[in-house]
Amino acid sequence: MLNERVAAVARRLRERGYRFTPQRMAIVQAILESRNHPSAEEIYRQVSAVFPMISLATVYKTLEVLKDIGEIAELSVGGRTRYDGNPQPHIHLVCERCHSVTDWGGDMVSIPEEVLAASGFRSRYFHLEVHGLCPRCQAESRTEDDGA
Amino acid sequence: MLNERVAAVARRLRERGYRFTPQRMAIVQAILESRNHPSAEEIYRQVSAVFPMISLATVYKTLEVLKDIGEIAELSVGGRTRYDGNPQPHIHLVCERCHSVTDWGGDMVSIPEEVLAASGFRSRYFHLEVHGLCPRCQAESRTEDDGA
DNA sequence: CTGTGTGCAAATTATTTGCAACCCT
DNA sequence: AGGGTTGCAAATAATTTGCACACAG
Repeated sequence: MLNERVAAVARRLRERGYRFTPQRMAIVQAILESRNHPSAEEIYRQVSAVFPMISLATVYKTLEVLKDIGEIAELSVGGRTRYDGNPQPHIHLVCERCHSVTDWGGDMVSIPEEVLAASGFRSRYFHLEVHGLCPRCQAESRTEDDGA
Repeated sequence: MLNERVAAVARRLRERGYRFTPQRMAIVQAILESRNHPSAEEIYRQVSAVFPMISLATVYKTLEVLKDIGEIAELSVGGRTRYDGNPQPHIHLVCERCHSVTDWGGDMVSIPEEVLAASGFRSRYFHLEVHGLCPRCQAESRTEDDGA
C-alpha cells in the first residue's frame, strides 16, 4: 500500500530530525505514484497541481533529503536524472525509443559476488540496466514497418 | 594496441561519411588512453595540451559523432556524464569515495536472458554498475581509522 | 567549388545557493 | 526562541546552437 510507504518515509524523516511537511508528503506521493521514475521537473509539475506555490528549489532540496535517508534512489539514465521510489537494488529496463524505465521484479542476481571476489572491490550495491525496446515500442515498430 | 583502435575509429568515421581530423584523433586518443572514463571537460583539458585552440564545443560535437558510429559509450554515473572508449557491455566498478570508474574484465554475465524471457522486453545491451569502495579507498579508510 | 569541421560567443537547461519570511516544537 | 523549511531570485554548471571562417575532397 502506498499509504504505508508514505507513513514509513514520514517516520524515517522524523527519526532523522527532519520534518514531514505537506510539500514533502506531496513530493513523496508523486514519486511513489509515478510508474515512470520521474525527473525533478516532472515531480515539480505533478506537485504543482496540489501546491501551486511550490518551487523547484524545494523539490530539489527535498529530493536531497530523501536520498540522504535512503528512501529514494537517484538514477541517471541517458543523461537525465530521475528518481526511484524503490531504493532497493533491482533491474531497470530502459526503452531506447520511448525512454521509459520499467522495474523488473524478478530476483536480483548474485553475480557481483564473483566480481568482487577477484577485484578487491568492496561492494555496497549494484545497478543493472538493460537497454532495448519495451513491448509497446516493439509493437509500434512493427506497425510502422507494415504501414510505411 | 591503441593505434589499431584509433585506426579502426578512423576507418569507421570515413565509412560513415565523417572526416578524421587531427582534433578528432586527439579526442579519440584522450579517451582511449584514459583509464578514467573521462568527462567532456577532462577530455577537453587533455586535448588542449596538444591543441590549445580547441573548443569545448568541438569536443562535445565529436563525442556526439563517436557515439553515433558506436565507437564510444556514454555513461552517466552519479549525475556526471562520462565517456568510455570500450563500447562493448562490461561491468563498471564505481567507487563512492574517489568516484573512480574501473572496468571489470571478467566474462559478462548472462542474466539478462532470463529477465527478458519473461518481460517481453527486447534487449540490445545492458550495463551493470557495482557501487562501493575501491581497494585504494578501503586502505585509506583503514589508515584514517587508525590515525584519527 | 561544396560541404564538413572548427572555434567563438550566446543561448539553454539543469541544479545549487543565499536569504528573508514562516511554521512547528 | 530556535531550527528546520519554503519560495524567490540569482548564481553555477553542463551542454547545445548559430554563425563565420578554414580546410579537405
